[in-house]
Amino acid sequence: MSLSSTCFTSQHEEGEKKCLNSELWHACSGPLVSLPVAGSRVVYFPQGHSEQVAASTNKNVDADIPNYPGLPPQLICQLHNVTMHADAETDEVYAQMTLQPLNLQEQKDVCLVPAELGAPSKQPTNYFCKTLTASDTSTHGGFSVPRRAAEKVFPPLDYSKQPPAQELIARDLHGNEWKFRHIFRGQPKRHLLTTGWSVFVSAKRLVAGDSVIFIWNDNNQLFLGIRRANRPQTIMPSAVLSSDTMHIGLLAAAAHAAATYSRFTIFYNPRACPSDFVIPLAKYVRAMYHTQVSVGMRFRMLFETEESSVRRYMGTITAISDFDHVRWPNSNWRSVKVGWDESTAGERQPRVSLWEIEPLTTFPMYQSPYPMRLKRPWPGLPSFTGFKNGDMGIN
Amino acid sequence: MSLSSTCFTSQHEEGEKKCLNSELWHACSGPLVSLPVAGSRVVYFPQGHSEQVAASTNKNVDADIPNYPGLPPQLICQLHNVTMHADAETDEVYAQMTLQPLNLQEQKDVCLVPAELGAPSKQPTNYFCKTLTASDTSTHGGFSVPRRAAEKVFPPLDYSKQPPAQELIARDLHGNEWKFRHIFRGQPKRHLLTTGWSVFVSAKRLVAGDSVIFIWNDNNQLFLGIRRANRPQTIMPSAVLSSDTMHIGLLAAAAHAAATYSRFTIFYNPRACPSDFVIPLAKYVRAMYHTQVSVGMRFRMLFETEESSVRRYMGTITAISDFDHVRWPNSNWRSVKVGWDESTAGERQPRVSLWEIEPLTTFPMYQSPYPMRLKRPWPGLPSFTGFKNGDMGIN
DNA sequence: GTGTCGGCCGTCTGCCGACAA
DNA sequence: TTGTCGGCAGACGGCCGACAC
Repeated sequence: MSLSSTCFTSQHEEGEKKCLNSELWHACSGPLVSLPVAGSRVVYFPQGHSEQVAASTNKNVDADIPNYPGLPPQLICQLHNVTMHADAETDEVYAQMTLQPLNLQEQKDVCLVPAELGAPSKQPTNYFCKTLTASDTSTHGGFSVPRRAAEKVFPPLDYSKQPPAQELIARDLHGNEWKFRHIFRGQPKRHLLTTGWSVFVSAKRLVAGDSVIFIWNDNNQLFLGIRRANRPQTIMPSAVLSSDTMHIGLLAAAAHAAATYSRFTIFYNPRACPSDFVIPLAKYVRAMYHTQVSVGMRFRMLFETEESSVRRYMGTITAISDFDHVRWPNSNWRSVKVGWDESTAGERQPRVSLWEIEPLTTFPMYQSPYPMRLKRPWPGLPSFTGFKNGDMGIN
Repeated sequence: MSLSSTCFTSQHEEGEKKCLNSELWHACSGPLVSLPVAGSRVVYFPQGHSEQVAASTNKNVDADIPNYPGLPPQLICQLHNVTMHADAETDEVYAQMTLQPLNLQEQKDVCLVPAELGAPSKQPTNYFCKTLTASDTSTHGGFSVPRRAAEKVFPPLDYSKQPPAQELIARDLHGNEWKFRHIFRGQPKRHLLTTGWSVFVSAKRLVAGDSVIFIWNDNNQLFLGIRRANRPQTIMPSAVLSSDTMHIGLLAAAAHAAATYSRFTIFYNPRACPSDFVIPLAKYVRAMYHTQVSVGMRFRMLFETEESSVRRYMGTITAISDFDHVRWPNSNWRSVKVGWDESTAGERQPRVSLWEIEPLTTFPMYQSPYPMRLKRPWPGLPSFTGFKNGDMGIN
């Protein structure tokens, strides 16, 4: 089952029905985001969820937030439902997930479940992403389409006409139609979107630095998405709940669900979030129990570029320790302290989680008699003797 | 100490400093809203807070929300801090309050504390509120100022000039300046705001049906606020937390604060909120223990009119019972079921709280041997023998 | 190959009194 | 008294190629 080909029905909170294009959602989310598959088992990290709330409210976690001693740093959950959404006002993409913590018996049965690594995020093939210039967003003119992009994703123009032009119709995440006049003119010749463009810019409140994405899918449909630049303080604090109360809320909701093995609902905001906090169980198990890491080991990690593609950065593991040993002792969230080869002044986080990195096993490894943290039994799971290399079908 | 004359410093979440005009805040909040005074004692109703969250997220409380058995339906709190705020995007007014539940000893001492009824909301005297017409918001023209309003709140024009005109400078809730050309012209003559008006309309995204408020204060300063019409679904669900999680959050935050007698922070949104959920302790005590009500009794209650003034509606008490006897047994929140004389099809709520109404004691009362609910001791408070009519300085 | 500009035309903004509700 | 309209003048939107980086 692949999410990418599915058309989701979203009920969200008001009961409206919306058919959201999955390719477009993923294009807006970025190349590194992949959603776990509904029906699979995942690991949920309240600590990471807390980071998302902190990022969304521009507020660090205070010392006032109570601990939830009964709440483990990670919950193994059944993922019942995943739906993709986009904020009606801002087009911000997010996903809603319904999770249910496994009870003790189900946790024991985990070792019998076949691997569920989740389909990798299917990035669309025929698409382009352009960061808007001052001229693109000015009222004075239209949108200058990069030549290769226009030739790749737009329907071919009839070059026998002078000038060659056509009408493009593209749908956004909400299914709204946007019409543009696509023309090839000027000296030297270039592709431009003229009529209709400024309506789109003002409706979406785009400014120079934001990006637009055009997708030509396999059904010969044109889609259109936006990705706003990381403007500081774009998301203001809600006037509904204090950020402290929100933190308490997510912790209490998770603790309640964990205690009663009942369902709870979370929102995952890939653009606001520093790291995924709901990851496939198989990915977690592979990283934690089938990967040998130690201090001094070198690794690679994927990052998104400004042009919405990926590149790898190299680094070295400098320590393995709790990120927050007061609130979240023995948590595997961001337990790996790293140094980066290219020191672009703190641009990349100094702490990562084990499942985010690729250790370079081609290099001779340091002596490491034990797989990392095997001494620490998984909370709530009696043992992991059922796991051996290859048992989960992962290599 | 009156809030109305104080200039509050708001730290909110980002540490920005903002000086918010209290008169303007109250004018935007409406004539019925009065904030309790910082330093006084108040009663906080999680049930009412829950209603605000439900109204803000357009979602009713689900059956999934766990009960917090340790959380009483009302908390007597010390109010440490009250600050007025306005949403930077929408100008929506709200207040932030820091509450601290009283410990047992402090609750016993309550009867020794002098009355704190809170200064009544000081509505500005020199102000007007106009609901915008289609012409007012159209790009075709300016703003037509009602004659009496212009003569009352705007500085007088020099009628010797032809036409009489002046420049007005008004500040909004954020302290931003807006300049308008105020001119008296036309046949017949009328007051108009021309140049500058359309910039304001588009910046605030005003539409016909919204209202504007102009205030001329005692320091000869002009202020300007807006009150949006109650458009359905204006507030969309947040993409940060599910409404269930928010509900759990406010309950858990209150329960934690009540258990540890520690401070917690809430946001009060007077426009979103059906009823105040933080009320002065003295007002609560007077209503609960010094007012005799019974089924069949007639009462009056204040409501806001469309023109931002107040009027009284009359009604009859039809029952006294728990609003939600499963989740909030023995709660005084909306415990009075009423019928309204003017049946404008469910416009007014069928349930109110005792402190919201004025029983008509001038009418002969029904036989009622006991003050309402005196049989129910106040949770956490051993007795109320210290209270007698007049002891609190209330009449 | 593409970002920005000057030129130019057409539409819409926005100020006015007329008129009617 | 005030909401809406037609008339009109000027500002700005928006399409074009020139030009430079």
